[in-house]
Amino acid sequence: MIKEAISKNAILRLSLYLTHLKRIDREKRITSDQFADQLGISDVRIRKDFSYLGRFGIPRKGYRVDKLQEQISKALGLDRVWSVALVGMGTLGRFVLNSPALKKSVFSVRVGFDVDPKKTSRKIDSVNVYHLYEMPRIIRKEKIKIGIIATSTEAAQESADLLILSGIKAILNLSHIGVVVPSYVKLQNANFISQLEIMPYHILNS
Amino acid sequence: MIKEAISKNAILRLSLYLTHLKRIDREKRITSDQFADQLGISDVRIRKDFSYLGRFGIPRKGYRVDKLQEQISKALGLDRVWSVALVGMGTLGRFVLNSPALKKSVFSVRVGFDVDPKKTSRKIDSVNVYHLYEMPRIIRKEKIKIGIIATSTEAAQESADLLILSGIKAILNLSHIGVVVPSYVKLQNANFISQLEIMPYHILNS
DNA sequence: GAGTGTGAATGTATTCACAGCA
DNA sequence: TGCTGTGAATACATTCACACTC
Repeated sequence: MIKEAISKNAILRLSLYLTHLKRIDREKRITSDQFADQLGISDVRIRKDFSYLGRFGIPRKGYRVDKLQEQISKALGLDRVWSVALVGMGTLGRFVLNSPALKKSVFSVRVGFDVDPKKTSRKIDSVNVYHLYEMPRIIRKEKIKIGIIATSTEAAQESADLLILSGIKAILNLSHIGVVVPSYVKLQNANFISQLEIMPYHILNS
Repeated sequence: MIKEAISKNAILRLSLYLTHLKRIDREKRITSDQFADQLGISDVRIRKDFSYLGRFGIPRKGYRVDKLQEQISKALGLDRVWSVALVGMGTLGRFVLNSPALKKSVFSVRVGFDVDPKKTSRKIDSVNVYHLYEMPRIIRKEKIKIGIIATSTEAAQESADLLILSGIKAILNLSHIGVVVPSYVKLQNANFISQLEIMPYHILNS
């Protein structure tokens, strides 16, 4: 079982699989064909994605759900808790903080940051909130590796720069602007309007 | 100037370019190299993306910002207003509705849907909200082509099915679950937790 | 000469076709 | 025999190298 690098896109799909698997009885088995139907993805692609994790499918029977969950979690590093720093405690930040799906996830918002003195040096929704300039000190102390930017577009790049200065390794940018980061930092732009903006093209050219 | 199909990934980048261009003086010119620096993307890729839209760069001078905006908007169909249907008027739906970036965009939430009788048959944040079962009638009447799912995970698939039944062509799914749609419908999953879930892998394998 | 624009080469992801196993 | 697992083939995306133009 030689360890092959997992295809970049496969990572995202594996996390989707994991979410879906959690909604299936752990005791069950599932074939790649059934799984494909449930997710609207081709069965070959699913088998290939699973094969990155090893061989544990059984011909004519399929895969054990519990085994899949375990292997995917392990491969993606989702078998532990990850501390997260949240920058921007306005509407968006509060929304993220209180999102039920986040609370159920392996990600735990350990600390928040804002520039507004009214929001700093106190707890918001049970999270300690500090001023931006305290970021390097606190993030290093807490050894946090993941940051979420939930600021206005104006503050997004500065927040990213500070996060990177603080030793953050991955940034989820929810603001409606592209931020620039050095190549050793993983950046994911997740603004929903960008995703909306590709729709008209597909509608007009389908 | 033969019309070549725009590369799939290029669509998303073009929308990013457009957002960025709106923050630059319309009167200015910009070279692919400057643009590349500002966005953290290679200059060749940018020129190639622009070339899908025609040839309007000037050697030694670069591209006119206003011309770029115009051409990209036109190519992506973002030179007009698009009506959108919003399903789910809970915290997430309200957040989407009141997002400043959405209000500034070409997308206009024309109508909302929910199952909760307390939320239906009235206006919420100046949008008329109806019960789910009225969806086909209203969406067809309003000729809406784009739907946003902002429901709980439980209601997501049913919402998608109803949207499709109503003749919707593109769905932005903000719920934390994959929904399945026929191939003639463009689906975009935009849940931020899925995007967070790929981070640990990149951190552990960098 | 400093930029654009693009065919060719490379790299990456997906699908095909089928060998192998329970 | 119905499923998994995977090398080979194909499709798609990015980068390279350079011709071209202002």
